[in-house]
Amino acid sequence: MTPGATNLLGIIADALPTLNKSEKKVASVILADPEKATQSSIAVLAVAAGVSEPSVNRFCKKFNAKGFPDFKLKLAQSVVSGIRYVSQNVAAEDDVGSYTGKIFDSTITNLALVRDKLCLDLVDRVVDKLIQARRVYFFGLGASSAVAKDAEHKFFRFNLPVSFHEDVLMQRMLASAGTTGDVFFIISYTGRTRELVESATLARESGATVIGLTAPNSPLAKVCHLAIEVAVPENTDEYMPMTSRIVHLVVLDVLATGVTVRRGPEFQPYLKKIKDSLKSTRYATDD
Amino acid sequence: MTPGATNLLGIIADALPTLNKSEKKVASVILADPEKATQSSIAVLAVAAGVSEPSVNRFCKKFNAKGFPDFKLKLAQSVVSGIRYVSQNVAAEDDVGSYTGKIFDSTITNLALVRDKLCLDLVDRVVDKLIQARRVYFFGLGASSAVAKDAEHKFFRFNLPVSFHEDVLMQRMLASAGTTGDVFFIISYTGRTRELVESATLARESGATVIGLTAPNSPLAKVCHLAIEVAVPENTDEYMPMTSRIVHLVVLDVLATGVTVRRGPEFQPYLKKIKDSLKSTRYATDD
DNA sequence: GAAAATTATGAAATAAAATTACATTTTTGG
DNA sequence: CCAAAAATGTAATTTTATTTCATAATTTTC
Repeated sequence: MTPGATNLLGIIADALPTLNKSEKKVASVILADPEKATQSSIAVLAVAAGVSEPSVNRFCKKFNAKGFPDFKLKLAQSVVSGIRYVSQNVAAEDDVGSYTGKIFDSTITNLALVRDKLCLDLVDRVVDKLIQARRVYFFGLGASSAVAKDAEHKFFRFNLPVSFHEDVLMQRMLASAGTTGDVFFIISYTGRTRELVESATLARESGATVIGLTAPNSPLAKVCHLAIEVAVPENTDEYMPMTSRIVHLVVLDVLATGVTVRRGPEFQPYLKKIKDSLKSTRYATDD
Repeated sequence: MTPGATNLLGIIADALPTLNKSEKKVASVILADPEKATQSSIAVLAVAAGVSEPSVNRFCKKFNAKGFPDFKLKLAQSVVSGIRYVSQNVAAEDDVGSYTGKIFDSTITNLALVRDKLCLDLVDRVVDKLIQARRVYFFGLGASSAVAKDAEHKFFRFNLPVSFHEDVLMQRMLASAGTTGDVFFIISYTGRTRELVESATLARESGATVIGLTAPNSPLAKVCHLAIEVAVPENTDEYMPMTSRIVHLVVLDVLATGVTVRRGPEFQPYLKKIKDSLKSTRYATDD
């Protein structure tokens, strides 16, 4: 898992290559079924791994635990956080349970990955730009079009002057007409969609601020003033859906939250007003 | 903590009035500093509570633990989720790092929660319906509109006859005109949006199959033939964006994958064709 | 309101689990 | 191939948890 992972399972997975023979045995038994490991005694675990009890004990101390019980405690907490490190690709012979688990797990894993890697300073700067913007345009195509649409909805609720465009011609026209104070927020998983890169370039030339949510070192990232670069491993497998969309949505959640937090509490009444306006469209709750 | 809490700390807090003298002592010591309790031995905890060791042990067994170590394990897990739960909401004084972490963590936690609760049998049945459908309509409004749009995009890639509608009038017309073989897939976080519930009712009356992705026991869920009920805790806090969207998207990923897996490998060439058709719109990769 | 029954609690013994000290084996580098 | 270092295991020790049983507190019943 990610280098610098904060959770024990991730740390163990990271350290795997640096461990010696018996430690590797212990690690793989734990990684294979962390939950079971938390419920085993040191003796049981030692037998399962085919090593002696002191080896297990030494293993625990290596990972900054006071001893085996303390290690189990930390492991149990790590298990709770929901991250399982054994996600593989979906296979043709998978049953419902398998592919459901795999998809959830890989989504969760990727989120955890990005959480640990996201540049906070950059988030802060993007939030700055969004707050100062006279107007924000969200552009996306294909799968990212739904992401951009979601962003529009969310930021509108947070009372930012936003709009969303999935029409390539509209995107070009708006980009060309951009001025200082306009922010173009361009979302693309690959960062290689020609139309979007061109719109970004136009927007930049017209003096607007261009922000990208995209792949590291992609053509799009290079054109942007600020690029939030999200590296989600490519899907080697045709079955596996793109988790990048999800990660992008969560990053946008973070940005929206950043905007709201920065604005402070005097902004709260506005949010309530929007929420209340939706009430009449709903059936009352039972209780 | 809420009554009926699933987490150990909540359960203990709930049970407090029903406990006898020494059990109360133990409970209050644990509740006062759960984290410390997880790191204490039974002897230390007994002294801290002013009771004997067997009393502590009995206390643990009362809460469905095998013994003291097992209890500590569960407590440790409860502390993690509890702390997350308590500090989950974004506060006005949070800095970038805090709110970023909180949003990622709560998203991850909710995904893990739903992963473990999702009814696999239901997923299987919904996949069945989707495969057999003559036509699938995705309906959503507000935040769920972007989710429905994403679903259209994804299922279209998987060559299902799908369309997405966010126009209430279109939704009503299509629902009224539905026939056997049509599937109406209606997405709503609350399950209480009047327009969607009405469309669902119309669709059902016209003989089509109605599938919902929504809240448990909501009006919408009741109208549907099949309802995938996703319980994501309400955000009490105005700052926090809805994680339900994310969970819905992942559930739709699961369904799309189910459809593809069920169709088997002879369907693969089609997926490749779609993928290839997008190539010419992109800049070549560097490597 | 006192005796019996029930329940709660703790002391001590027992059992289980984890840790340590040290011996043996394996690996590494000359 | 040998010596030094590292890794691993055996067995003793220590720590920790659990059970048993006796005692104390509480409740119930007449």
